[in-house]
Amino acid sequence: MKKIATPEPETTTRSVSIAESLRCAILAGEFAPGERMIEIHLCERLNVSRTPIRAAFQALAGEGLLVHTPNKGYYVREFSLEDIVQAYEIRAALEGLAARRAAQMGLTREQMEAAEAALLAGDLLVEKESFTQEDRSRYGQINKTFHDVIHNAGGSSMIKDMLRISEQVAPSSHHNVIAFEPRDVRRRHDDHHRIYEAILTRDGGRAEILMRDHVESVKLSLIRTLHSKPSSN
Amino acid sequence: MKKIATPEPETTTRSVSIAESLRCAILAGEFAPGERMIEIHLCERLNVSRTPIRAAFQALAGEGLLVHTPNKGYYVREFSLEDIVQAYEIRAALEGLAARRAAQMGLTREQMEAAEAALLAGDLLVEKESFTQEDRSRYGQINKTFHDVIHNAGGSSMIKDMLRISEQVAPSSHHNVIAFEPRDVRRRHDDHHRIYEAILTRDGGRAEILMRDHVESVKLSLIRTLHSKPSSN
DNA sequence: TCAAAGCATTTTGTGTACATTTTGAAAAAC
DNA sequence: GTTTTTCAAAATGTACACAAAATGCTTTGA
Repeated sequence: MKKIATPEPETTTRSVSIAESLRCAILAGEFAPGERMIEIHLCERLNVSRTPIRAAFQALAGEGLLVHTPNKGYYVREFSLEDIVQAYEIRAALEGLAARRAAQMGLTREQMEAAEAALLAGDLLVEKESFTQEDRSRYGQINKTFHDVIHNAGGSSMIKDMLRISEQVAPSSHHNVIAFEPRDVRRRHDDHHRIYEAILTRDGGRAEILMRDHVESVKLSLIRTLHSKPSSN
Repeated sequence: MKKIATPEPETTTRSVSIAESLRCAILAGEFAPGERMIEIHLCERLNVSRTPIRAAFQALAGEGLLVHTPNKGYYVREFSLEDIVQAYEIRAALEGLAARRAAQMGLTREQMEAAEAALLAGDLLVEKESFTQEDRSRYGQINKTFHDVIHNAGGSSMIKDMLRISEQVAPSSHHNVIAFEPRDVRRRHDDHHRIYEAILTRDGGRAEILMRDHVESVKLSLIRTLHSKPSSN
């Protein structure tokens, strides 16, 4: 066996790649919540038989993006406002757990570098008076990097799996109206600094509390936004 | 056809019922962790074609009981000790969340009755000097009832889904050596009383803390047991 | 006009054949 | 004797055909 330079054989199947693109399409909103996913339609669009389509549907149902009813088929999962609020509560609990574990176990050199780079990039972005759409998506990236470092440091694969599911709830919904005002973003970025500090000082309890409140605050601002303009549905 | 008495059409498919029995079989330990699940073997055993078997495998993979590797097949998921410990931590976080929500939202009449029946049944059981195997399984039932009431009162379907997954980790593992000594059971049962009290008085914070510690204590006793006799694999 | 029944269409569920990949062991090379 | 290569058997991936169920529309009846 030579295969030294290729840790991954890169062998994938149609089912897997179809599942990937369908996931992206659903998260991008190309299918409406509650919409029925009809196998044959996708067969024609993707030029494959029903078999890999079904496999992809089943995989996505396992991730919670589709729901299956026997003899009726697969539907894009609908999330109620209540579902989204609860997803944030779950995230708060799980991310808090991951932060505590990250503090207890410590970060590797690479993880520290990645987190600090994300913090620095955020510092620069946050100084701006107002945000363009690009700034917002850039902040989303920075935010994701920071949280990912903590998940990898403190999260088991199980925590990461569950976080992935609960993170998919909000984006896949049309209720997704997160506050991106400079004031909110600055506050959340400041949270990141404090959380990182708590992790560096190995203060697991503080890291957990800060992270929980950090995620809960997004939930609260979501609720506030919806109360002020409930007709945005 | 009148079908007045059947609110559910009861229409299921082979895939679904195969998934159910496979789930039970895996949880009962009829398949070894890490074992490869070969489609054709089950086809012969169950007298169906590969198609519904594959569907069942994919469903169970979504639940986390099997893992899939493209072009290689499905394997019974192996849980390391670390996984089990983390599953308890996740459960602690999620059950704590459910308890807090149950306290905040309150219980229905039926939920109160079910919880109080479970508490009373536990009171009677706990008085015994020593436990038979039957007592233990009975306590397991009582325990499940109590927790289920709280999940239903405070948990969204998402919390319940995630709890179901994290609850499957320990039973499906051969590391499952939970302490069932009378002393441990009495303490855990006393926890239930306090948790219920906190929920009745609508003290969400206290309910959460108590529930978290309640679940964490099982984790700790697991760790303690394994340290005292680490050769049990 | 409206409701119910019947029927054709559509869609999902299952079986099966074939293609592709993996696997494991025998054979060959060193 | 050990390692590598080769190759057949086995297992998974995919396509397709048919069966069973659901859906929607037309027709029928009051």
